[in-house]
Amino acid sequence: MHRLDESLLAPLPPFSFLERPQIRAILDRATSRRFDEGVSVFEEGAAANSFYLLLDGTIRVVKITPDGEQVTSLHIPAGQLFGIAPSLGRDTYPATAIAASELLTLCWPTSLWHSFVTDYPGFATETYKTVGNRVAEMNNRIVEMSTQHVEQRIARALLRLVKQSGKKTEIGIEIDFPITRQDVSEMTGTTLHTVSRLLSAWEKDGLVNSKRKKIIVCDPHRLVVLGGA
Amino acid sequence: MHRLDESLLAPLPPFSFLERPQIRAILDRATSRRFDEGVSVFEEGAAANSFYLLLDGTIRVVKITPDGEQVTSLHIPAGQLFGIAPSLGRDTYPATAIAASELLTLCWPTSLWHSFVTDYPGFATETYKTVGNRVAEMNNRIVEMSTQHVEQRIARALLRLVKQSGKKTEIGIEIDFPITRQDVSEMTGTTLHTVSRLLSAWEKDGLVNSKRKKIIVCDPHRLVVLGGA
DNA sequence: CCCGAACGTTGTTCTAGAGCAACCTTTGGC
DNA sequence: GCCAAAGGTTGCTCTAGAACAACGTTCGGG
Repeated sequence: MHRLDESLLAPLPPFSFLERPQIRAILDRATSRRFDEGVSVFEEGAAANSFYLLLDGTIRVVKITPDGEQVTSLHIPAGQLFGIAPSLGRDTYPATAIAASELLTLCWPTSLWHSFVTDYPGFATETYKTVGNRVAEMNNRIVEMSTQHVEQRIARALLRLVKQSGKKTEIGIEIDFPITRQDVSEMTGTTLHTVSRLLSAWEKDGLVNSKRKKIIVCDPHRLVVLGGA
Repeated sequence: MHRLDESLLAPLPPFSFLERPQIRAILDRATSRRFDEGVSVFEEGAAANSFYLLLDGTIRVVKITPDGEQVTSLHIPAGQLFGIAPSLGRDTYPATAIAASELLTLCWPTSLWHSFVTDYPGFATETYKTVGNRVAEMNNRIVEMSTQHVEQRIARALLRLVKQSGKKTEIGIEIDFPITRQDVSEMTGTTLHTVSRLLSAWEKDGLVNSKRKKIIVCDPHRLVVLGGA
């Protein structure tokens, strides 16, 4: 394992208040791990032995129902902590984390959580801000699912992804990881058929441009309107 | 304001690790407040100036959409903290808290939050466990809304309420606060009409017994089956 | 005791979107 | 270069449940 550079962590919120030696200490206790696309980092219900920092790639957080259906709760972009069950007093992961693209992560044993929180100023508060944002996002999901139609939910889902993991291209903003119709349907509680139809319609209208496993949003503004101003 | 007794707080999770003098200190800094049914304790988006402990009654946590629709995210039973926005680094309440019944609360200025966390062992961890449970509940809501039919969602919603705020009676377990069809529909993302129809049907089947603003679950087991084993 | 508002019921209509089905397209492994 | 698997499209049917509507019932305040 080669030595990681401090500049990797220094700009990230949970570590932004720390001095170089502290970051060094954190890095020295980290294990670096790679995951292939589609592989799961941990499974719902498993003992929460580690927590992670996502260095590169995107995580899809899913729940699997007793009858095998998948529901995507959240996407986590690079630069954020994940698998931080201990922060909410859980000793087991509440959901499964799947690599939406190839991943690069750092990983610490959960036993270190407590010392991170006490030893490193700002770590706890910044981490809880992240948790707060995720909770807020989940809350929005609930409101959307209760009040909005499929078209609006899908529009918003795409906008959220674009905002979080968008990459500028000439023709629009591209979602920066492979994503299928099925994936979108699992984010919005619909079927891949409905997503496919909508995306086709939007493509005809020049709103989006999508290929196999790729979605580019060309006209975010009109999509916002569709999502319900 | 009359002096509150330490035994009020001692058994509650966030305070269960504390000595009497510490609890005394906490109580001495608390303000006790009453709220009538239907009144809101705080509103979404307002500055989070206080955090609360619910001594008696039930809180309905709602979000209101731009076009005036209400969505209930959560119910909070007596004995729990609420309005704890600061725990997730927010300076504004993420939702509105409405008194589902007459309420009795204790209330502290948010400025004390930090000292509670640092001065009182177990306070932080126990509080975050509560947050964790609420997040888990929200997660379940999302999964339910994505995969289950209205009948199952309503069945589960009732079971959740009964588990959380149930009071035994001769004919079954009663939900311990006034609750209308409309309320149930706002919890499940449906209409009061659909809820009314279902409740009528269930009543005929002897599953529930409901009057105006009252719901008694007579056969929880069969309701579990309906909710999807 | 009366009246109006809040709450609840029930019937009918209508449609969004699921379900089913068939087929096309891309891709990567051998 | 072929072919099987994964992903995507599109048409048709059918139904859960929303929307609309009209009418009961309970309750609390003056």
